[in-house]
Formats: sequence, structure tokens, C-alpha cells
Amino acid sequence: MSGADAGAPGLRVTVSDVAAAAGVSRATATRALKGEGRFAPETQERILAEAERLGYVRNTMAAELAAGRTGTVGLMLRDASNPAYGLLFSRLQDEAHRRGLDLVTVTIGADVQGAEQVNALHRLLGMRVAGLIVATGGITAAQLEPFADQVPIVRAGRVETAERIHTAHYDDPEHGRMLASHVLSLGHRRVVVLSGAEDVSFAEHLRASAMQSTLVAGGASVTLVAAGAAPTDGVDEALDAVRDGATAVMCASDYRQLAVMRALRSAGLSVPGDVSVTGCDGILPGADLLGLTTLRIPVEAVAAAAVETMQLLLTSGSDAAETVRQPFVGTLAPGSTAAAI
Amino acid sequence: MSGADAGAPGLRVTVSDVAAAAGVSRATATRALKGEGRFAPETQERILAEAERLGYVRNTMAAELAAGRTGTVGLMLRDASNPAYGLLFSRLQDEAHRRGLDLVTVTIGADVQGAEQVNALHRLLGMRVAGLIVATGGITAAQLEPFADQVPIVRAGRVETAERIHTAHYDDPEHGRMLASHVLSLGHRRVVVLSGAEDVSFAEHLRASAMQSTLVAGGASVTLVAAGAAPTDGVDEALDAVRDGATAVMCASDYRQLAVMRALRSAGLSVPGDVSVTGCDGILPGADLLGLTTLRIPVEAVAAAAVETMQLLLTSGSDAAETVRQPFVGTLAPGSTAAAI
DNA sequence: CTGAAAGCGCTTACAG
DNA sequence: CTGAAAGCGCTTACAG
Repeated sequence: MSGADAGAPGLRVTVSDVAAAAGVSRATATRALKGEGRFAPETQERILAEAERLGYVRNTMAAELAAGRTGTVGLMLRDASNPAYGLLFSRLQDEAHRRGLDLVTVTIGADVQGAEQVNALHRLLGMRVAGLIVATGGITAAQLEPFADQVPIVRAGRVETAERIHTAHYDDPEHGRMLASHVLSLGHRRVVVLSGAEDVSFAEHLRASAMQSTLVAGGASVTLVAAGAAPTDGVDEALDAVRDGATAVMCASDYRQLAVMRALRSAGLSVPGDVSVTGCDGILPGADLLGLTTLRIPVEAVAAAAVETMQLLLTSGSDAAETVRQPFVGTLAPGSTAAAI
Repeated sequence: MSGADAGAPGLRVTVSDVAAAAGVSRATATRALKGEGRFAPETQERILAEAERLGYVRNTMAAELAAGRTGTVGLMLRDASNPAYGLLFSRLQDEAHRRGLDLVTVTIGADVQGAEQVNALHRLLGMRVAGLIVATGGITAAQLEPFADQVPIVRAGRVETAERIHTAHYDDPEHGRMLASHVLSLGHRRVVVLSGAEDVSFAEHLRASAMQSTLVAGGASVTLVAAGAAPTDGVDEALDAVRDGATAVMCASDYRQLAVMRALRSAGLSVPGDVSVTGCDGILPGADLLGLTTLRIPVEAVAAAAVETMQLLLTSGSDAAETVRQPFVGTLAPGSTAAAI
């Protein structure tokens, strides 16, 4: 029988059933079941035993409705097939679990911006979650803000400027600077910077901008390629620039770096012999075997801070609190794809 | 203010508020809001406008409690930091979205077996989900079975023998056979098979068993290393066997393959010059650049079948239905880490 | 220590 | 086409 049907044995067991079986009132059963309030130890024992015997599972929705509060925090996630998001998801879960926070997750559809995001947001709000952790750039501050005074919102991963929305985020500009400094220190002065356009990936945009200005300040000439969402977008332009004399290609993400290396390989160019290549993210398994020069983003720190902030907001009330805004810096992972000129 | 507080403006808006503002009864407001039942078009317009103006978001928990049914399907997920699970998660979401199924996800803690899984299960059941998709091997049939007649359960990824629990799973034994045949065809006759022990990863165990029997049937001698959960476990034994004359190391997962390749590299052995190495999973980004010889598991097909099966069970009632059990076979990805002897 | 009663926000027959 | 009423399963003051 479908879960939508009435009459399934197990899940139809209610507190009333348990109470009746134990010969007490629903009120007493409720108290004993959650171990709050006063009740005789032996009464509780009996109630617990009956609940166990009957296979009672508390109806969370009814419980929270009646209690007027919610124990779970909603997590909005971006497509987890991207390892960077998969790992962030995983760490957020771990951290929430460690702190005794229940997380319920919805992901937003693949369709860029629009109705889908709002729909996911409403599903979470409809569940009356106690808080919202947003781990996707796909949703804008404007979409979030209307709810910021109803529920604490913490953005994880991406920076946010809107008032009332807290963040634990990657310091993307600093990451761009670190990578650019490294490339400069290797002696490169003609560099291609390949990233997604601003509206495609804001993180990549931030990194790329910082790379560019650092490179220019360091005396290098820069060819900036603002590409589409697909990792292969813009790769051809990058190769053209290399044939034109650029000695390094800085990619704003590991995926673009992989795409560039594939293209270079099939073009018969060697890395780092003919050209140096850098990426950013550093969470690909096997990155070490490939020798990728990249920057490992601080996923663990961001996840921990996001959950910690949420817990703080939940327990202390967010009215008094300042908006929390915490940037985290990763570590440079020098590999063998970038070498001195 | 915290979400636990009463008195937040937006989320405190109820149907009663909307109804009052529109000058109708709660019953009428409900109907108009969901567009079911009879109501005057202009009445609906007015109600919708008021709802919009007041920022009404239906309380899903109350709605489903009152309606006596649930629209969402629960998904139990394993740690998404493993790309294979991250991708499966992503595809399950996409597929559910395409079919108009709402998914709510909980992940199980890192602690192997035990209370944690049961807790996650209860959280989902407590939400009175309409169905359960289980995408983790960490939970056993015995833990699932008690609920199988209360709610349709579909296992995604791993095979299941318990009655009443449907599956869409990887054909792991066949995958093992395919890889072993490939290695045999390359002329290898002394082979190491490296996998997690049966209780560590059942999938790896199935693959490894099939590899072993296929190899033996093909006239090869096999050294079987049943290792722990960490990818580096058992790598030393594998290397010993190589020094002892084995010409190929077959790993039951890509992670182990990476670990073996790292170890071989630091031991000064070349791949595939000194020894061939194979993996299994094939979902690592950059696997092509590494030239991994592996087998790409059919994540997309498994995800699609799991969701389709769930939808079927939900709409047609599972009482009449046979237990659905669908194995899917992946494709061999010959790379440059395995060569003819 | 325990129970009767009201109520959480919404829906659903059932009368109009 | 619309509303009054009962009820979903649980919790929480408030009396005992």
C-alpha cells in the first residue's frame, strides 16, 4: 500500500494508542516519551515499552506544529555533483551532527536563477525551519532578504553584502592574489586569466579580478577571458593567447584547469614545458597525481563556521547580534603544472 | 529574533489572516489558494492577491497533517564527499525534479552502522514521507524491513535481497568480470585484487569476488587483499605482491587505485611499464587526464530507475506490485594505466 | 505525579 | 459558490 493510504499498521500508531496501551493519558505519554516534565519512573518504563512494542514513531510535523517551534535547520544546496559542493555538503552535515542540529536539505534545480530557487526556498520555509543555511550562489540576496527577519540566514561559501544575512565564506579575492603572486614569482609576465563571466560564477569572477590586478601590479600583461559556464568555454581563446606568447594560463577553477590541460595536450603543447597552468579549488581527488598547481579552498573551516554561527543565532536570538561575516583563506598547493619560466 | 520565537511578521501569516483580509472563510481561502474545488474566479483573484501582499507561505506540516498525506519522498544519503555518491545524489535530485517529486534528504553520520542510521530513518519516518529512497549501503535490510509495509522503499546503488525492498542497483559482479576479462585479454596471469573487506564495502566485495573467479577461470593466479576502509589500507601488501612478480593490480574502487598509483610512484615503479593498475567507478573528474583504466558505473541509469520506480509505487500502490529489482551495467573505460604484458 | 482541555495551522466532507 | 464544524497528532499550561 502506498504511504498516502490510511490504514498502514506501523505508522498509524499514535500517542493515543501508546497511552491507551499503557493505561495513561496522552499528556502523560507525551511527557514520558520525550522525558520532559514530571512522571513516575515506572510509568515511563511502561510507556516506553509499549511504544517500542507498537512501533511508535512520533509524527514530527504534528509535534512541531503543536509545540510551535521547529528543531531543524534548512539547507539549500547547489548541485552536489561538483566535488567542491559535495564536500561542503558533507562537512556541513558532519558539523551539524556534531552540534546536535538536524539538517534537512533541498537542492535547487539545474535551471539557472528564477522560479526554481524560490520554490526550494518556499519548501523550506513551508516546513517552518528554525534557520536557513544557503550553500549556493544561485540564489540572490534580493530573494533571501524578505525572509531575513523571520528566520536567521547564513550563507556558506559565497560572500554576501546584504544586511542581516550572515556569512562564512571563501576569501576569493585573496585566493586570486595568492595564485597570481605565485605565478609572478615564477617569472611569468604574459598571462592569460580564464574565468566564468560575472553572472556565471561570482566566485570565479572575484578570483579572476584579483588575479588580474595583482598581475598587472606586478608588471605582467594580462589577457582576460570571461567565459561561459561550461569548463571548455573560452579554452580556445586561451590557447590562442598562448600561441601568441603567453607563458601561463591561470584558471579560476579546477574544472577549467582540467579543460585547459586537455586542450593543451591535444594541441601538442606540454605543461609546464611550453606553458604553466594554475587552477583553484584543490578538492579533486587525484589532484596530487596530476600535479595540479592550485589553491585548496578551506571547505572545512567554512562549514564549521556556518554551522557554528547558525547555532549561535538560534540560541541567542539574532535580534541583538551583529551580522556575522567571516572570510576564510585557503592554502596554496604548488604542483608541477606551473614552473619557473 | 530566532525562528523559534513567536511574533515574527511574515511567517506568522496564516490562512485565517489571508481569509480575513479577503473577507472569506478559511475553507474558501484554502480552496482558492491551492486551486482545487469550486470558487468564483474573482474571489480567488482577491485571495491570491492578499496572500501575496501578506507574504503568506503555507505551513506544509499543518497542511499535510490535516490532509492526512505527504507529498515528499525521503532520501537517505551517504556522505556526499565521495564523488560517486555526490553524483548519484545530484542525479536523483534532477530526476525527482523532472517528475515533480519533492525530495527531502538526510545523511547518515560518519559512524559506521548503529544508532545513527536508525536515527536518520526515524527522522524521515517522523516526517511521514510518502516513500523512502535509500542511497547508502550503511543501512541494513533488517533495519529497513520493519517499515517496508508502511512505506515503499527503493534502494539505489546497492543490491538488496530482502523481500519488499525494491532496488535499482549497479551490477557489481558484472563490473568485476568485465574488468577482469580486460586484464586477462592484456595477457596478465599474476594479478593482485585489492578491495575493502566484505563488511567494509559490500560493493567492493562483490566486484572483487567476481574479479577473482573470472581471473582464476582465465588461468591467472590471484592474490586477494581484503583491506580496511581507508584507501591506503592494503596498499603495502599489494606492492609486496608486485615485487613478488604480479604484473597487475586490480582495485575495487577508484580511490584505491589512486592510492596504489601514489605508492607505486614513490616506490619508483612505473605504470603501466612495471605494473598495470585498474580501478572501478570512473566518476573522478580528471580521470581521463590521469589515463585511468577503470569502469564507469551507470549512475544516471540507476538514479532514473530509482526515482521512476518510486513514482510507480506511489501512484499505483505497492501492494499488488512485484518487488522491482533492476541491475545496471556500466561501461569499461580503457585507459593508459593498464597495458599488454 | 497525572489528566482534561484548548489549540497549533490547515483541510475536508457536509450543508447550504 | 461558500461557510461552520470536526479533526489530523501532538503539546502545553492549568488544575488537581
